[in-house]
Amino acid sequence: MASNKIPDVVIRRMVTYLRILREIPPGSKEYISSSEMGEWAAVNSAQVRKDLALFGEFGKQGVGYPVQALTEELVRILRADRDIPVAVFGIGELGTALVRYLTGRRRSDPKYPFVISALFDSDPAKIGTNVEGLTIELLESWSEDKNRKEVKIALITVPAGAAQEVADRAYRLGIKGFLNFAPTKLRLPPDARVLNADVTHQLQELAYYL
Amino acid sequence: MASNKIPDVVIRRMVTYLRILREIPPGSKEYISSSEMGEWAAVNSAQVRKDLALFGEFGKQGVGYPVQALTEELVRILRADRDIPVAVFGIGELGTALVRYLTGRRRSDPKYPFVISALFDSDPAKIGTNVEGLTIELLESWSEDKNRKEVKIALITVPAGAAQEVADRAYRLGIKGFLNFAPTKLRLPPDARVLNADVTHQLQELAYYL
DNA sequence: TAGATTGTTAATCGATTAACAATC
DNA sequence: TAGATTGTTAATCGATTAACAATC
Repeated sequence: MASNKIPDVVIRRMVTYLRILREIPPGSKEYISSSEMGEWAAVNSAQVRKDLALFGEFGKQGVGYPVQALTEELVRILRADRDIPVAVFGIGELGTALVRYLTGRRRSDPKYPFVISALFDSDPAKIGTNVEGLTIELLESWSEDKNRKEVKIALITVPAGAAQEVADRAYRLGIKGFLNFAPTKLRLPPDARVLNADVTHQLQELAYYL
Repeated sequence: MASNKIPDVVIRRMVTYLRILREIPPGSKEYISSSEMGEWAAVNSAQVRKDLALFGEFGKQGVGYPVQALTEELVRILRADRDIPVAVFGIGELGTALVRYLTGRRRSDPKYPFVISALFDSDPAKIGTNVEGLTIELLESWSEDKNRKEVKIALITVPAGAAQEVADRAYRLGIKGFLNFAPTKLRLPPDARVLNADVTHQLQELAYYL
């Protein structure tokens, strides 16, 4: 089991496998083969088997993987079975939209694990106002005592110039997972996990292929 | 030059190199070494040299890479020197935010290459209304004659269930680059380029490491 | 049993890093 | 020139794919 050092790329595919399993109409099929999963995920069937085998033996020879049981395993492995509090830093256009989108997802599906639990901004005009029932706070006012160490993931939606400072601060308060929408490479200690979601960067990648 | 088959991962790094070069205060330094660029991009210096060498010989031994000239080369290679029209499919919470964000970027920096040029939705109540001066249209009303083949990139911000159909339609109208925010794997012909930007997927990846 | 598919080992492929001659 | 850094080849590393015995 998860004997450490699972490559990042495997985790990314595991999330895809879980999504695929969840798209199967309940009760429609008891087993799914590695080749069928591979087809949906656009990866080789050996890849699927090897990825899953990193975490345990979930399949049955000659039959495939039990949909229900495998789904539960992946949910457990990927921590999709518990609420995960998320703080949003920078409540501008994009930050607001993400808050609305994520609270909406959660509202329509109580099993959706990500819960927006705090909003931060540096604009005095915004402090104290509400988005989706959450009050926007000044980052500086966030202290460890206020039972906030439970926040696990930061959405960084501040301007590029402020991103590093905000991330440093969030890290010091115990956050280890960062989804960074700002066009900056965040420099954080090795136990922090940063995923880049900078739209301009992605558009520029696409532009190369035109 | 670009003798085809440059790995995707190299293009991603090239975009990062360009961002780094642009962050250098103009006139502050004439040359930059591969190790300095590597430090900022968090990659090995040999990697930087090898990546750049795929496109030409831009450096000077013993000195480094000329900041100004290299910037211009990367701008050219990555097509950041021309306007690139983008259409947004699905003008909900997230779609609206992206339209506002991108038009704002463009307004404050006329050299920002991405121009939102069309908005589509399927909700009759939205058709004809305006976002940032652009009128929301019904996807079905989009035909090739209307001088729209120029649109190069699609932002897919429709719900998961509609994403594939919308992408198929966009592809048939000539769009080859897709930035997909819907939680679905798009299946498109091999000459299409799809980048995934599904926030839930990314959050779930981060959750594994908690 | 016969057919199918897993789990895993071996082979291949590709990407990263080290090393160094060329040269500014 | 002496020192530094490129461009590139060779070595390493890691990830993907093929192949197949085990077995349901």
